[in-house]
Amino acid sequence: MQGQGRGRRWQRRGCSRRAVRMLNPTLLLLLHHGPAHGYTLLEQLGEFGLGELNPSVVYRALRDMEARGWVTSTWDEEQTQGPPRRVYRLTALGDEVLSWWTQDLQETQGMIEHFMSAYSQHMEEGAGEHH
Amino acid sequence: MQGQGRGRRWQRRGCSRRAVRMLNPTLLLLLHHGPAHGYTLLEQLGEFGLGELNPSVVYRALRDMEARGWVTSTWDEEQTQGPPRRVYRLTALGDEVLSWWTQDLQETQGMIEHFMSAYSQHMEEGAGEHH
DNA sequence: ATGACTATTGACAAATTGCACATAGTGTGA
DNA sequence: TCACACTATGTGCAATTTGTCAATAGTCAT
Repeated sequence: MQGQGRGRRWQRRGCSRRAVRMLNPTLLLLLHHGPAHGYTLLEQLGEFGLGELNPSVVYRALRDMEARGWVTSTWDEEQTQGPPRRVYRLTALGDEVLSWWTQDLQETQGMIEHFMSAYSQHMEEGAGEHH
Repeated sequence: MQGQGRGRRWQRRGCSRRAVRMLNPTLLLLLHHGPAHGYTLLEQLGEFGLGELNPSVVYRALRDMEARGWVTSTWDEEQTQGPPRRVYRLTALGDEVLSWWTQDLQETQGMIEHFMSAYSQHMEEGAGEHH
């Protein structure tokens, strides 16, 4: 007798959803630095506030990016402790996409700033003539 | 023979997805200013970069927020040109949620800043030793 | 050969989003 | 009074996205 299908969850998962939005641009950025294994990238994500992401999500993102031609992958010859690893490399297209994402994030930043300034303005003015 | 189910679309819909993320906080912010009709809110969203949203999406968001107790609605008595309109009002809970969202957006802003500084650092340093 | 750790993948349920259409009242001109 | 346009809101469903859990697979130490 109350919003069931939708809502409730996404207050809990809000952070995660934000993380997923940041995931692709961040992976591209890391790969812009140089080729890397999925597992390595997975560890580096922590710095960007994207720890806590389920590995499946990250590997899936990488494969999806490959399907779109933003990155390519090959199996690493050197063998380490464990099964073979993929090495991902940024493509020229991926490079373009990265700058596209950067612009997109800048726009987002602008929207948030607009929101924030409206918010603090409300707070300064009468804080309580509503509801 | 290529990422079908996933991807392709969300490059097109990226903006829209961002808009949907901003929708709830923005509606709460607008209602923080004072009670309003869905239709009115719909028009005000343009200022926040949320024009182009399908009305259904906005009305749905309002009803969802009501189901969670963030807002309440009553039918407006005054009759205008058209069917009766709902007036939405922020609740005390909605007020709390608004400040929660504000914090969340601030965190997001922090993440974007981190991303941006890493990006411009890469650009300054050697811009081409990769791929 | 058992267990622990490194790596990557698959499959499916649950949640979200887009979109097209449905409903409804009011005013206007023919 | 019928058709039409405009104001408001709501429903339903397909398509997409996300979360989760388990599967596969190799290496190393006991």
